[in-house]
Amino acid sequence: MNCPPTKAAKVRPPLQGNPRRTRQEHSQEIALDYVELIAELIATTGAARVTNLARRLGVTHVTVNRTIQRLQRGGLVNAQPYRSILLTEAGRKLSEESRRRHEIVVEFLKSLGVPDAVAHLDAEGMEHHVSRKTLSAFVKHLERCGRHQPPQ
Amino acid sequence: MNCPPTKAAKVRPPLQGNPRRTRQEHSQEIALDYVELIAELIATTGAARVTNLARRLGVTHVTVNRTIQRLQRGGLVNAQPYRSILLTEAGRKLSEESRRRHEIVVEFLKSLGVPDAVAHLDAEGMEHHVSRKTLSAFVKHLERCGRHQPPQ
DNA sequence: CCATATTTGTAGCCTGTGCTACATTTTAGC
DNA sequence: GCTAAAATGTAGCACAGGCTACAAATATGG
Ligand SMILES: [Mn+2]
Ligand SMILES: [Mn+2]
Ligand SMILES: [Mn+2]
Ligand SMILES: [Mn+2]
Repeated sequence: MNCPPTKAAKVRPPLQGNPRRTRQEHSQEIALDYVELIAELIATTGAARVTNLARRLGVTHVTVNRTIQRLQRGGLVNAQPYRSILLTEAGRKLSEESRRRHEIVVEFLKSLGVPDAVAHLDAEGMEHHVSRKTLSAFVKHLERCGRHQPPQ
Repeated sequence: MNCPPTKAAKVRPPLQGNPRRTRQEHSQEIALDYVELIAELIATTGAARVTNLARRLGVTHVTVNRTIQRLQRGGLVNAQPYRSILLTEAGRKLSEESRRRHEIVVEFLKSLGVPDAVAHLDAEGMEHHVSRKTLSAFVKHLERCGRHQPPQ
């Protein structure tokens, strides 16, 4: 017992809540894209398989596996080996918020005259940085312009 | 000579252009924030010191150091130990593009009625996902609304 | 049913972004 | 000029997100 710390492990306070800032934000962006896509795959094809996710996300199935493990630790998905991935209640909720935000951003960009393809591409990234207030400004603008009923 | 590969190093083709997709994008976002801030610090205070960057970015000076090393490898900055960080020509160019994009996004959000503080926060993230086409749609909208002359 | 194709899982590597601890260099004050 | 404070650098750790190679399980076609 009483293993001597291997040198640099010193004191190291418990790292209160993950690395901060950008790193965490980026990790969260990826989580949202996953739950959103899982929900979509389940809705349209009945199942969310690792291979499908990988193809759609443009990464290998290995990357998907590791991310799914992380999402499971975070309580967003429920996965068993060789089975379709399921969303937890929290995951479902998050996916719906994400989807709504995503659609609003896309419609908003289109209403500005941005071509559809570009709107979809840009929305994929922008959606993660649009706060509640900005989102409602987008909705208000859509209403003013009478373009497409804002989703929800 | 002829060191035997340590086991898993096998063939490993040269990995054509870095890990792909999101990871790279995120890394690029951070690079843009750095060059933008370096330019701003030089413009307003005459120098970009590690400690200033750290404070402004909300990270430790260690993180800043490592990132600066990466930017130097990438040819965006020119840094010598214990000296203010300088931008290369490429870095300056990039910082100007970033700054312009940043300002347009902020003005655009404000023109929608988003409160200043929120506009700045959201722009900090959104700016990295606004394509050329979307940016010009923002500019066009600003012109239509006659709000502030669009930067540049 | 069984052989083969496909899908999924796992081991182990790299890089980037974060950190603490500690060493070194510069800068400021006296 | 010299000491103390501040700034900068470095070692080494954690973890997320990439990957290739290979192993195991599941699906599919005959
Ligand atoms: Mn997205
Ligand atoms: Mn982003
Ligand atoms: Mn930014
Ligand atoms: Mn910016």
